Amino acid sequence: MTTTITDLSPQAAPLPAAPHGTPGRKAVISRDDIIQAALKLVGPHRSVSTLSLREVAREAGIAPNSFYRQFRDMDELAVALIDLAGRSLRGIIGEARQRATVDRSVVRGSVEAFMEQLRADDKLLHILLREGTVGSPAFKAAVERELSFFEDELREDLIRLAEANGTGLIEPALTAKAITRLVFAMGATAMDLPPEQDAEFTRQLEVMVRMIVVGTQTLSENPSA
Amino acid sequence: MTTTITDLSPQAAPLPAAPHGTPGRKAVISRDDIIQAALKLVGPHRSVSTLSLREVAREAGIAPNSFYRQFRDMDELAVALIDLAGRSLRGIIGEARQRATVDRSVVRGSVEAFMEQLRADDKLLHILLREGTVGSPAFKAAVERELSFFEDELREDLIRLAEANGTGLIEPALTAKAITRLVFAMGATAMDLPPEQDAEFTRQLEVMVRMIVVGTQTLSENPSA
DNA sequence: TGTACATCAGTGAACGCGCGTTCACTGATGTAC
DNA sequence: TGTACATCAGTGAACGCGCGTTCACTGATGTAC
Repeated sequence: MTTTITDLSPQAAPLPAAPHGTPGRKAVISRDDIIQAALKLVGPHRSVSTLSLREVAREAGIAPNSFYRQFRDMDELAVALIDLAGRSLRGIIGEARQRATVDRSVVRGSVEAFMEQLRADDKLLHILLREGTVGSPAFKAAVERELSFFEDELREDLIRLAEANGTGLIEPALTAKAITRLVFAMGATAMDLPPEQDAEFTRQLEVMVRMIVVGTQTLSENPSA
Repeated sequence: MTTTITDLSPQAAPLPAAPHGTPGRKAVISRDDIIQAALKLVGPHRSVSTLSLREVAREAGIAPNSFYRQFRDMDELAVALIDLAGRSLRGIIGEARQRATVDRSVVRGSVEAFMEQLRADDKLLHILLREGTVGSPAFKAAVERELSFFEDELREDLIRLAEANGTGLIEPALTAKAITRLVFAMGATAMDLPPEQDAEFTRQLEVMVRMIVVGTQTLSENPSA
């Protein structure tokens, strides 16, 4: 029925599909049109919180006030972007995790998947990495929510891993949180890194995560300094 | 000679000290006047990168264009703020470290000093914690520079600690970096925390840091998974 | 100590700009007959 | 199938605002005599 392009901005209209070129009037505006326009503007050197409503509207090819038909304000758009980013990245890391279970190490697999995505210049990932500390309360809360999803999944993994290997594990939730926060903080700085340092950076990040994992194992056997 | 109030905004002028109240003209404007004004505006919910030149000038009680006599632009002011923040916090942590050497644990001492400062609502600390991921290149570079100072000092401490205790230590620089980044990332989220969760948060942060320290020790003895 | 004068720190007014938001509109979409 | 009509998604114009930056000024500071 509809021509089914659902993800990209120049969207086919339901029935008459921009009929005989009435200029100055967009046939149908979807939330996704606006989200895609915002994503085009965001990048390693441009954060969501600096986007203006008019700028996004311009990029989407719509009148500034048409924005209001889809979102209450820029804050609502920002939250939508963060939710989207979180869902996307969780999917990617989830796959990496499953690959890792049959393959080598969960740590290595996940860190590599994370870095691959970072290298791929994924706009959604950029958003999650950088926007956590600025912006409105709603904004920060949305990022916190996504991070805690990661932590939950990672915690389950750590528990499973510990049981499988017969190793100990103190405070799995805390361990998961430490790893998540460290990886995201490091990832944020990695965005500005020249590409030739990527390999070394990945190695460093892996060692860091391993320190935490090994630390929690050791502490579970011998809770001293 | 001069009346020596050097840190606060309503500054005594060198000789005639705002003579007979000429209104509308400030006797002398110093860089510090402007820095102090900016600090008044910054807080847990207001980041440096959202300050406007006119806003800072208003707070400092000067004409907007007088700003230019002291700073080229807001970017230069932001970098000055970050340098100041870094110097201040390093001083505080440095003291905590020395206390800790004679006292108990370096980890505990430093984490506690950090959290004390955070609780004290130190504007300078807020800046360092949150501004690292947004703002201009010069801005980010300034934060990176301050963080790397911390890492250097911490690395020296870790080496000294390992020698004193006879414990191992792989990649001290990496260990220091992991701790620094984790603590700062966690600290950024702690600013928005209700005060009654401070104690629990401090405990968690301490455990996290200890995981890393213990992890690097264990890995130095047995570099496996 | 007084006086004339150069310097330049601080100023008020004005500029053009992009912003968020509002308003009444218009014309395409879909429905009732 | 064709026509009349209600709905409402998208619009262009306009608003008032705060912004960064410029300009020519003025009057206090400090110096030379």
